[in-house]
Amino acid sequence: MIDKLIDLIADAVKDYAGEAVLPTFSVTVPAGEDHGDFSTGVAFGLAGPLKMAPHDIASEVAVRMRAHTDLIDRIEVVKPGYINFIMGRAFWHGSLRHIAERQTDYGKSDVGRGKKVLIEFVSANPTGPIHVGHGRGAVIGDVLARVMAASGYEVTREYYINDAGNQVLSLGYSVLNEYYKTNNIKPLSNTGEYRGDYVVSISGTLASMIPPAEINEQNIKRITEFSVKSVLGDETRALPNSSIKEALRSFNITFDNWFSEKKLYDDGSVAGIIEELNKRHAVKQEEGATWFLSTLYGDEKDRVLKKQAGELTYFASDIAYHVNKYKRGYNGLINIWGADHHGYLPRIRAALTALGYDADRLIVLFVQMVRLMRGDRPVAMSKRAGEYVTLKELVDEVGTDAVRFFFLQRSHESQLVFDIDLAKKQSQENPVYYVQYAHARISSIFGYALTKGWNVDAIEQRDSYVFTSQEKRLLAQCLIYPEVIRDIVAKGEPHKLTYYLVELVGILHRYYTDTRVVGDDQDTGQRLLLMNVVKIVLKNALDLLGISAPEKM
RNA sequence: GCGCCCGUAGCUCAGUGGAUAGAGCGUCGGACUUCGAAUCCGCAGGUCAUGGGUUCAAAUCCCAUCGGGCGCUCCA
Repeated sequence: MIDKLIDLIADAVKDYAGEAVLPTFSVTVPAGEDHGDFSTGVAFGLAGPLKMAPHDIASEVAVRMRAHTDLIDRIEVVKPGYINFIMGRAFWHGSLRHIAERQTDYGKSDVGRGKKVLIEFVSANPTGPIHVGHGRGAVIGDVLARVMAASGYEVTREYYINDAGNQVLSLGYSVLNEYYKTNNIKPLSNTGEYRGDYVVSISGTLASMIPPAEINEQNIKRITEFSVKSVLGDETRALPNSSIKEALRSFNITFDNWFSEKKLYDDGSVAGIIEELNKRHAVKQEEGATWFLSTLYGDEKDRVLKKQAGELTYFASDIAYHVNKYKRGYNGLINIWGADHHGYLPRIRAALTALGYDADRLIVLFVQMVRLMRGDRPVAMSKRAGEYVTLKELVDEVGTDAVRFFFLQRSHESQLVFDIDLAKKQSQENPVYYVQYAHARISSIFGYALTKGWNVDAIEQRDSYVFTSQEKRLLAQCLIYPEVIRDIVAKGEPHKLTYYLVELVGILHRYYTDTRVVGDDQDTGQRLLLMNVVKIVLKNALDLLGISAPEKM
């Protein structure tokens, strides 16, 4: 319905100034009540090209709209150059009908037009349980995936497993040494760098997988593989409750694809990439190592692909991984990375460009750090020392819905302080309950209404009903929901959805305290229909956030 | 030193060219014999880090400075 208003404005602008100067503009719900039901600032965008005062332009546009306005009661041009709209009854009733008819589809669109998009996120090294910082990236990637899927994109969610190289090998040694220690065997010189309960758990189940006689350094590869599987959750005996997959599952996050780095070595992809770069004269040999000339493509310095010692770098396999993504035919690639990987992007872009791929199709969202506190005490985070708060622990303490909501209230590019004590204390008053309560409350109203003979599904909408200003405000907020979704997709900022919900729910709760919904009058039915529409929006939005919409709480 | 992000209410954070700068938590004070008080209403709290500039209009854009975080590995 808002689209109609936008079209009307656009037509008037074209009529007045021509299509060429039509700026991108939006329609907003203004803060004050005396600024109309909806408002637009198109005139500001036209002021530059037309070299006129915004207010004069707004007047001209408004005049051209007054001709065809069966949906609009009044148009006002105000102060610096706003055009405010006071909508008519037909508009409100049409809107109500529109949302009610679309139901679970309300807010969905096809702006993606079936474009294939790959979202890679979390991708934490399988060397230990995932922690709180990963959780933040996980929710951001997950919600972005949900929102884009609802907007007509064909989304694949992928987790890249770094199961090759020194890090996982070090895990293997850590487990082996733990095994030696508990069985009083003389330890090796390579003790591995990971400590923690999970290392003990894995070593405890090692003998059930590998015959004790074969548990030694000669079989470090097998031990490593077993350890990685345990950490990931593919081998459930060792860490049934704290594996990466279990932590993500309990955090309501799923993946379509778990992509193995090791596979890229095994099938020759990594070697092939170096060969291909070599063919394109983007490689040099120096000091016994093989370098990619990334400075030719805008990076600060050249990067090593193959070390002096002969082993390939993580960078080399990462190029292969990204090339693999392109080859799988995705139009859009989105990576959610920790902000500490910021300096890594130029070299990946350089490599993709050198290999003839369009690096602009790769978008990276950098998620800033999470600093953990317990009250005023910072919590030390050291994965290697086994000293950290895992995502699973946090979710068990605070709850999936609350943690997800909390992470989604912050912009991904702001660092945030997560006070565990506060989060636990707040779990009673967490904003997420504010939102969920609204949903439960409407359900409860419906239950009560039913005892009074009002069945929401059987009520007929009466177009003669005149909405109160609060009711119009409520409807207006429901009507901008699709705009919010569109905005999130365009800017990659899923946190806007929680803010939207808090605002919507605030209007609802205020309305509820001021207005008796289920009364003795015939208008009861019309109010119930409005509640139904709010409930639809709440449900749809909470679904996109991966947060439950309870009927009771 | 260079690059990226940040600096907004006591705390945690929204707002990133436009109408009186917002929310949650925290303080204090009010509202349930009637649809859910996990709610609502009110009070208090701001030189939007600082200084300059651009603009009809700046928390928002540009420059400088100060402060904080991260990165600048033949680590991943």
